[in-house]
Amino acid sequence: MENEIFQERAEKANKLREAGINPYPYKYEPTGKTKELTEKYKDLEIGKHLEEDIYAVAGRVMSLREHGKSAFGHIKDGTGLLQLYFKMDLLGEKQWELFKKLDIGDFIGAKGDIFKTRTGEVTLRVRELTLLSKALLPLPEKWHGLKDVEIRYRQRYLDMIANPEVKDTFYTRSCIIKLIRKFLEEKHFLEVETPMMHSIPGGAAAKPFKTFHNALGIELFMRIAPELYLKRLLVGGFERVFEINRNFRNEGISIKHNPEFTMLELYQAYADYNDMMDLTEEIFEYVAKNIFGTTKIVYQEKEIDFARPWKRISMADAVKEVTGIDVANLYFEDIKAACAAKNITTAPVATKGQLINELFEKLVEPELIQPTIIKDYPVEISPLAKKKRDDDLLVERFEVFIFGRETANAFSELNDPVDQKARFLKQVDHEKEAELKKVDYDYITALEHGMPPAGGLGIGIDRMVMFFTNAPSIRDVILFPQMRPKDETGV
RNA sequence: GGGCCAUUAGCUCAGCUGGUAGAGCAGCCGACUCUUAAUCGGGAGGUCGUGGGUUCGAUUCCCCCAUGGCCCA
Repeated sequence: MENEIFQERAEKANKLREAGINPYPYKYEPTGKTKELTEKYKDLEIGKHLEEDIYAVAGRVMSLREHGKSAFGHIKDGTGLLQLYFKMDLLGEKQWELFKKLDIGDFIGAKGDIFKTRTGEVTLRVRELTLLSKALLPLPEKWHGLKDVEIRYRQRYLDMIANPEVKDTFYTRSCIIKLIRKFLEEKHFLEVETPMMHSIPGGAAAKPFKTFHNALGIELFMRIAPELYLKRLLVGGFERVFEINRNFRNEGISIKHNPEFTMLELYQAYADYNDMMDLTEEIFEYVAKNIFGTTKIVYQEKEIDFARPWKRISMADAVKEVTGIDVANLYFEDIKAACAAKNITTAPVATKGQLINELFEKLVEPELIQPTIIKDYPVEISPLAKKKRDDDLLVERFEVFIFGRETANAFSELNDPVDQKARFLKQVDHEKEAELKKVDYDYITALEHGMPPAGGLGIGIDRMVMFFTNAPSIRDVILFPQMRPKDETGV
C-alpha cells in the first residue's frame, strides 16, 4: 500500500516533468508568513475581498477539500497555518491541472489576494500556484496525529509535522538556553568550549564511551564532564567561565537519562558554594519569569514554584527530617542497621557517608518536589569538592532536587593540590572499575600552579527543559534521542 | 540485568471462547465553485513484528527472538 501511494505520487511527479514543470525547483520568495497574515486580517469583514492585498506564501499542504471546480486547503509554514482557496476560473486550466496533482504533504508556493470566508477565516485566494517539492510518502493521519512513540523518536520530522506541540517544546528549549546565556553574560561569564575527547575521563563518576585516535595511536574517551578543563581555565586567569554542551555517559537509558545530554557548567573565582546557591536560584527564577511571566509552573500535575529563596537543608538534616534517623549523631553500625531496617541494600564495603547517601537517595529524594537545595555531602562521594570549613567528614557541595530529580550539582571547588591528589588516589583504590580510573596528574599539576578559590555549578539542561515544557520523558526534550538502530530494511 | 505491557492497512484503532481480518482518516475513480474531521457514490489496500510449538485449523493459546514503552536493580 505504501508502495502504491509512492508509485502514484512518483507518477504524478513524472507527468509534471513531462509537462515541463520541475517538481523540485530551486527557489521561491514568499512575501508573507501564515501567522502574520491571519493576525493582520483577523478583523477583516466577513465575505470581504482585498484584491489589492497580494501575498505569496510557501509551506506544506496539510489538508485539501475539493469541491469540483474549487477547493479549500491549508498550508503550514514555520509560523502556522493558512487557508487557501483554489478556483478553477481564477487559476486557469493549466494551473488547475497542476492543482489536481497536488497531494497532502507537498510543499507549494501560493500567490494571491486576501479575503475572509463566510465562516470568518482569513484565506488566500490563489492566482498563481507553484509546486516547490513533491512528497512521495504520505503524512501521518490528520485527526489523531502520530502516536506511535517509536516512530515519533525515530522519525522526529513526522512527529513535528503531526504534533504541533513538539515544535513548541523545542522552541522553548532554545529560548531557555538563550536566556541562560544572556543571564550569564550579563554577569560577565565567558562562554568557552573545552574538549569533548579526553585521554582521561574525569570530572564525574560515570562510565565513558571509548574511541580511538588513529594518528596518535591512543584511546580517547568522550567526556563525562567538562569540569577539570574548566577549572584549568581558572588557573589560567579566566575568573568566570561557562560551557553549555554535551556530556556522554555510557549508562542506562531511562525517562531521565540519555547517553548524550546537555549540561551547563560554570565556575566563578573567589566564590563559594553559598554564592552558587544564590546563582542557581537566580537562573531558574530568571528563566521562569522570562518564559512564563511567573515563577510558578505545573509539572506533571504538580505545581512547582521557583521563587527564591528555596529551602536549603543539609543532607543529614534532610535524612533526619524525613526518616527520623539522626545520622549525624549515629555510629556506622547504627546507620547500617537503619538501612537494613528500611530494606536498603548496601555495598559490603560501604562507608558511613555512602550509607547516609543511600538513605538519602532512597527515602528523601522522592519527597523533594519543590526546588530544594541539599547541602553538605559526605566527603567520600565528592572527590572534587572542598571540605566543609568546620567539618572534615563533609564537603561544601549541594545538589538541587526538583520533583524528586537531581537537577543541579555544585561545590566550593577543591583547589588544594595535595588534598586533591590524595582524594584521587583514594578513589582509584576504592572504585570497582579502578582500571578505568586514572589519576589526572596534569590536572593536579594545574592546581599546583595555584587555582583561586571558586564556586562551580552544573545544571542538567535537559531536565531543566523537561520542567519548563512539562515533558514526562527526557526523550521529549531531545530532538533525536538514542535508539537502537533498525536493520537496513528501514523503519 | 529482572518484571509487566505493546506490536493488526500509510496513520489512529476494533477484532469476544481458536474457524482464513474490520472501521475512520489518508490514498484511487466519479459528483460537487465558501469548505474546514467538507459531503455523497464506487472501488482498492494486510506475510496480523520474526521464528517455532499445540491444534483438523492460530491474529487469537504456548515458547524463543526483535523492537518499543513503563517499573525495578
